[in-house]
Amino acid sequence: MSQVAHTSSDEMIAYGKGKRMPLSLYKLRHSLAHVMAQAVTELFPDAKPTIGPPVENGFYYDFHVPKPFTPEDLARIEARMREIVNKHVDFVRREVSESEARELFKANPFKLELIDGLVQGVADDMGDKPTDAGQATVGDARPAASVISVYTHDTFTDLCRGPHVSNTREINPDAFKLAQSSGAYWRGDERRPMLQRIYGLAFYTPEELQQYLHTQEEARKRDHRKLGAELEIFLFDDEVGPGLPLWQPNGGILIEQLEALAKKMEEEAGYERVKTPHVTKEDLFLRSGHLPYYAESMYPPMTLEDGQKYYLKPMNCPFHHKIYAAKPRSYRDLPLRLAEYGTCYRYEQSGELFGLMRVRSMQMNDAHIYCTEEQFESEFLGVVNLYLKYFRIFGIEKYVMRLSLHSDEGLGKKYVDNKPLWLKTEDMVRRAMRDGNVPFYEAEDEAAFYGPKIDVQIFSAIGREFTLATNQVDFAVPPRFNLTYTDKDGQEKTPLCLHRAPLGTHERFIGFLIEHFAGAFPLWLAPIQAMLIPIADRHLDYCRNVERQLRACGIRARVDDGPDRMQNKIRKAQSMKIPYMLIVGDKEAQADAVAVRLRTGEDLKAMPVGQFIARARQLIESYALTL
RNA sequence: GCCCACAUAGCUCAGUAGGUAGAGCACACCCUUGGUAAGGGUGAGGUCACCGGUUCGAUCCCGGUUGUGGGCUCCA
Repeated sequence: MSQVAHTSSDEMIAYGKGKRMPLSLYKLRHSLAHVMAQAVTELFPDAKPTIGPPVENGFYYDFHVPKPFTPEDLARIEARMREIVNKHVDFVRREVSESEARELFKANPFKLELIDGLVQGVADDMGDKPTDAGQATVGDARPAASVISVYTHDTFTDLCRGPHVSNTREINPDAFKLAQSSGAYWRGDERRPMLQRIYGLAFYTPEELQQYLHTQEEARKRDHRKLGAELEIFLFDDEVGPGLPLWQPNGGILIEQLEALAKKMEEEAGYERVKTPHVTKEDLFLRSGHLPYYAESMYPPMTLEDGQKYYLKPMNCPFHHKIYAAKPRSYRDLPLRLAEYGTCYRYEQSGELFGLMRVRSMQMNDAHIYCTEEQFESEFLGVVNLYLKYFRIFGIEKYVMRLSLHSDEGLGKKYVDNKPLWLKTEDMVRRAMRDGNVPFYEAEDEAAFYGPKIDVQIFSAIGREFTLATNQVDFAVPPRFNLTYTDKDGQEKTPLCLHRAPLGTHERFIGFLIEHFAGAFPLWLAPIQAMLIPIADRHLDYCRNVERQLRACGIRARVDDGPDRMQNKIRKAQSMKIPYMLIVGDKEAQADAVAVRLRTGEDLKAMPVGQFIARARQLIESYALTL
């Protein structure tokens, strides 16, 4: 079949979960995956290819091999791939019968399983390939009588839906690179065999590849794990345990500032603050339903002498429900909004821990709103608007709101088994978001066990996706706690509950903020806001005097009284990303002034101390992003 | 939890065909008192992650443990 080169009229093709890339790039990457499979099977005759789709920035292929690949193996494979590409071989598509396909791949049980899938008309799951018609596969259910096709290039034939480049001359041999190998479960199922996945990077041109590598390097510089250590914000200690961060004084300031902000915003929005314990009896989580649905994410229980089991809390909701239930509630009490920066513990799998972004102890910007069904929409939108207010303060522009829905397969397993209520509440959320004109997309099988939610998705510096904040509907748990209110008509009714955490957890939110600001926090958040730098030691007393004045006005100031020269003190303050460096010499000391240097390098020259204080306070109080 | 890699001074990293280690920065002290991103000198600091094994001898080779990183699975 004659094929297209990289045309400008490139259509976009879907891959992965709702992602898209140009068709020509897709073909390029997909073809490289086949070339890699050829190279691997030549060099490692025992290797059985399984699936190998294009992905963001490149491609991968999973192999069943007796021994994992070493970095040296990757180098050999990459070299062999380059030879194959340079042979300028054609990619040829052929349709085959089921029996011929089975004969071709009889030595490869993985391919045979894929053929089974094709024959049964189940999604073949070869990794998000286009259908024969060339459109995107979004989900499941392909027609039963699927065509089975194979692609051959050079000496290698693979079961594949295509499409591919027509000839490897369309691939620039210097625009790809094997990145890493790792383990991956067959079909993503941890009960099935572990395969070895090789990731490759692939672009149209070597320049794009270099650009990508350069961007990655830059991203690593703002990685919160690196900056968090350099800026002395948090640390992990082997004797404390994995996923249990220790906040240094600078981190403590960030936390206190965020809590102060939350408190202010929540007071304005009609929340009341509560406090609840970190441990609780098993009974509470049995009632809430966490134990069946959530047990594997909880730390194992502590058993007391009387046999009573206590758990560390993974969530705050059941405690808040108890506070709701403490007395009879009237419709006049609703909506009732209970807020708490609660500390929760989740036993995340060890391999999942990731700096501050995924930890085992976390402080959550939690609140539960109990309301009637009529109040639901305005309460839900109120929360969404609170998010947006926060995001404006932080200058967060790159985020996506995701409506996370249940999946039918998960009902009774991951999700409370009540489909009509799922559909109803999902629709309530959808309507609220549309009425509020808030853009969002929908994702199946991402809900909480008790209801649908709106998640705010962000990306870490190195590109990993996380839920930063969440706003969840809970239709399942209030009845379990027998939560009720007396309505106007005197009837007892069950309230709806909204769980919300606009600032997520301190851990993830601060991890995100570190990367978002590359460590250069806005003034109101900066752990040290102003560093006083004397030009000579004789200015130290004056510095200390100014420091006292600034602190008295609520400005976090310090004096650098170390042995360095002024230049080096500036350099150190700069590398700690301290917003203001206040340089003081004879002139300033005499004029009751400070010479203000910004961390941007801008020099504001000398100004009276009072003027500096006024400026800083105004910027702090307005949560300004400028200095 | 699974696969692989890595673990040397507070940090960034050298190093040894197996003979108990080194630099820069940071830190301490001395000289210098300097006007907007590194002044000079001296010094202290390491059970080479931990536990075993091989060896006359292990930081180095082997096994295990712990931790971290990249993925897989999973979530704020």
